[in-house]
Amino acid sequence: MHHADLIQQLKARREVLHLTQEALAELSGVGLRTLKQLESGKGNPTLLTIEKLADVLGLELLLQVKSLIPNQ
Amino acid sequence: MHHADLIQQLKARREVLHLTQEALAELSGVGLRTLKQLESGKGNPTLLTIEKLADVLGLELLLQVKSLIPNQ
DNA sequence: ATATAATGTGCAATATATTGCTCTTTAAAA
DNA sequence: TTTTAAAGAGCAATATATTGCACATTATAT
Repeated sequence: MHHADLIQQLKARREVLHLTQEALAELSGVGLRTLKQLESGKGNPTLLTIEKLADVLGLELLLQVKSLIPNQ
Repeated sequence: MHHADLIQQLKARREVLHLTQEALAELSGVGLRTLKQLESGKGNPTLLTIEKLADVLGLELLLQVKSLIPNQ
């Protein structure tokens, strides 16, 4: 998964949960400025930042062996 | 998955593939100093750094909905 | 159309991730 | 045991992630 996609997935999840950026920032402890930047496609977040967000969103990071069979 | 575990998983994978830190650093484009730090449990890598490493190791990052049923 | 809420951005300060260099420590091989 | 390879760590420079503040833009609601 490309890292831009991963961030888009976080954004999509936030929206499904009807959370505003402000609410997610508060809940996760990530600065609102940081979240705005990320979701607007800028920056290269640290693992910690991603985890703080994912945690509140009920998501977790996994490392998976890349499939040899590309997704269609 | 806790982020320390994620890094340990990368390390384990590197070892399975019989790659030295030096070789992985070269192949991935991540600085050797950075890799050493990470594997020795220090630091908070960026998503880009993780992806560079995972890519060479044949791994990919995923976000998964956290299961309600804890693993036994 | 207007008011309000939500999101995006320029600027600047601070914290810290990344990096190379050098040296030390540890593990493996001869 | 001695040699060599691999991994870990101190130092310092540079790049950049994070953050708050103020303001702009966009979307939503009245």
